[in-house]
Formats: sequence, structure tokens, C-alpha cells
Amino acid sequence: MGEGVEWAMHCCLTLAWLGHERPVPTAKLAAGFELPPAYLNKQLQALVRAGILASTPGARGGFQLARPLDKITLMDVVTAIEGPDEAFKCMEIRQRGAGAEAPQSRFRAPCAISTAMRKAELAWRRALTEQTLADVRAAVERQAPRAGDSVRDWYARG
Amino acid sequence: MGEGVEWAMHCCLTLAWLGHERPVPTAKLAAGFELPPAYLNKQLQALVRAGILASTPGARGGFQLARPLDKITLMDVVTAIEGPDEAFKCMEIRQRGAGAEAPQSRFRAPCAISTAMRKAELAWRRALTEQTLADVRAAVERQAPRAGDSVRDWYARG
DNA sequence: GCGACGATACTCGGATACGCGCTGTCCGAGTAAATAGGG
DNA sequence: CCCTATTTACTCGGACAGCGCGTATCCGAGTATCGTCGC
Repeated sequence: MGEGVEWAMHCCLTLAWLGHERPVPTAKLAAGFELPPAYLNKQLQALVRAGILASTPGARGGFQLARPLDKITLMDVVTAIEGPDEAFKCMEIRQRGAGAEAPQSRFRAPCAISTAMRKAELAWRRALTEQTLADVRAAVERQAPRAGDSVRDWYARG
Repeated sequence: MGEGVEWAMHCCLTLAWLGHERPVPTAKLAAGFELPPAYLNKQLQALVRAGILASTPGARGGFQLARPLDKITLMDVVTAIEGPDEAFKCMEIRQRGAGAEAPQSRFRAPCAISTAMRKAELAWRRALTEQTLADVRAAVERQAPRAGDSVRDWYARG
């Protein structure tokens, strides 16, 4: 899994802590995590295309959350960055070679291996869908209640 | 996810259907699914290193199952092919940039994002561990009871 | 005829190239603000 | 003093390279079989 997922989630949390008053430019967010600014911008663009962030072009532009954290699931972020394709892709090799001469009716039902793998992947996607970024934020603030203030201070100074 | 996982599972099922009488060489298995023989061999080697298959070198050599299908979980196969590393790797970017000057005690607890992602990945791994290749074989034979005979016939001819 | 030895063919195993996708970077289009000029 | 046109600076957005990993291949080490020779 690409590291852009981690970047995206941290940026969303930061945007939530900074509030919706002004858009935050890529350069600020990148400096806040010491990330390559141009490449981070690429990931943020993906979040915009997914409707998670809203971008404001031009001077004093930047990014802000398009909806509250409790309406953004981890699945939303992963799908936005990694794409909608499933990790396990069944290539139907059962129909090739030895299976080529079998009657086509045998392959009407989906491949059992594909079904089993899909079951596991659905469990993963379900766990991601059941967790929102609001839950993550709450977990952070339970451990460090002043986390939001720290972020606001740092970005106010920079 | 690499396609070697699908190859490996199909090969294990085939080896189970062919029985333990003789080792099956890579070339036969590759022909049975129209796969590149040398590359399939590489994947089978990984299964041997994981203790899922046993290899016999020399003439009339090949591969056979090292233990019955109900002792091989899908997790075993995935780990053997893809490696033991987790898909989501936390790079601790929370400690960089804005978080660099925060007291180190704040980072004693694991990153909340990492925890949330790990929870989903554990659900995936759990689902894979709860399914054995014997379950998959049963699912196939429920749909096509003669599947084993078909495989045996084809490999006896070739 | 039988056993032993050597040649042969076959198969695994690891070392060696190739291609694609993630990573990283750069430049142009567009916008808001600042500024200077005129009424 | 206020309004407007122009310049300026800033930021997003997509187009352009570099690199690592999965994909694919080839050749050598080792073994069982087959053939041959000697007894």
C-alpha cells in the first residue's frame, strides 16, 4: 500500500484542527510533516476528485475539508488514494489449460478461490468503512487532549 | 496483490486432487494453467520455504503437499507468497515537522491512524486464517463434484 | 543371466534481465490581493 | 477621498523523469533412470 494514504489521513486531521476559516496551501501541510510538497499536492488532488477535500485556486488558496470528519470513513480515503480496484484480481486461470476443455457451464459459478479471497477483502473494507476520521481524531485527543492546540500554534507561527 | 497468490492456491488444490503418490513437476502444473513455467517454479519455491509444499529434486522429482489441505489456511499461502510485512506501514510522520518539537512522551502511544489501519488489516488476516484450502476445495466440489476426476484425467493424459 | 558402472535425461534452485507503477519534480493556467493612476 | 485598471504574487492542476518491485527468463547442481559392459 502506498504511503500516500498515511499522508492523506494526517492532512485531513490537520485540516480539521485548523478549522474551516481559510484554505490551507499544500506548502504549509507539506512543511508540517516534512513531505515533498509537489507530490503531496498530487495526493490532495486525488482527495479533491473523491469529494473529500475542496480546493480553492489562486492566491490565498489551498485545501479544506469538504465535509465533517464523521462523514469521512477510512475506506473513503483509501479508495481515493489507492483507487477502486480490489487487491486480489481473479484472472480465471481455472479456465485455461486443463480447464479449457471442460463445459462452459462449470464456470458459471464464480471461482471458489476468488470468492474466499473476496470474503477476506470485504472484511477489510467493512472494518475501514466502520471507522471514520472523527473516531481517529477522538482517539488522538484521548491520548493528547492538547494536540489540536499544538497544531494550531505551529501553523499560526509558520 | 501479486498474481502468484492465485497461482499458488490453484496449484495446491491440483496437488490435492492428484494425490500424494508421485511428486508433480513444475512443467506439468504450468501447462495445466498455461502459466510461465520458470516463474511458477519461483512461486512454488516460496511455498516450500513456508513449509506448505515439499520438493523432490532430480529426475521424476517435483512438488507435493507437505500437509493436508485442512491444515493450510489462505493466510499461510498469502504470507508465503507476499511476505510477512503488513500492507500499511506507519512512517511516523506525526513526529516530523510540526510534531518534532512536541515532548517525546506524546508519541509513547502508537499512532492512532496506524492503530485504525491495523484493526482493518487484522480483520482481513483473521478472515484469511479462518478459511482453509479444504474449505475452498469443498466449495469447488459442491458446485462441480467431478472436478477432481477431470483434473486427474487431464494430468494422466498429458 | 545378473550386477555394476557410466551416460543420459530430467527437475529443482538460485542468479540474471525486463517492464510497469509508485515516487518525485517541474512548469503553466488561473485567481485574489496589492498598487498606481485618474476622477 | 474613492473607484478602477494593471501589475504582482501566489497556488492549484496536470504534464514530465527516476527508481524499486513484481514479472519473466536462463543456466547450473543434483538425482533417478536407462543402457552398456564385464563377470
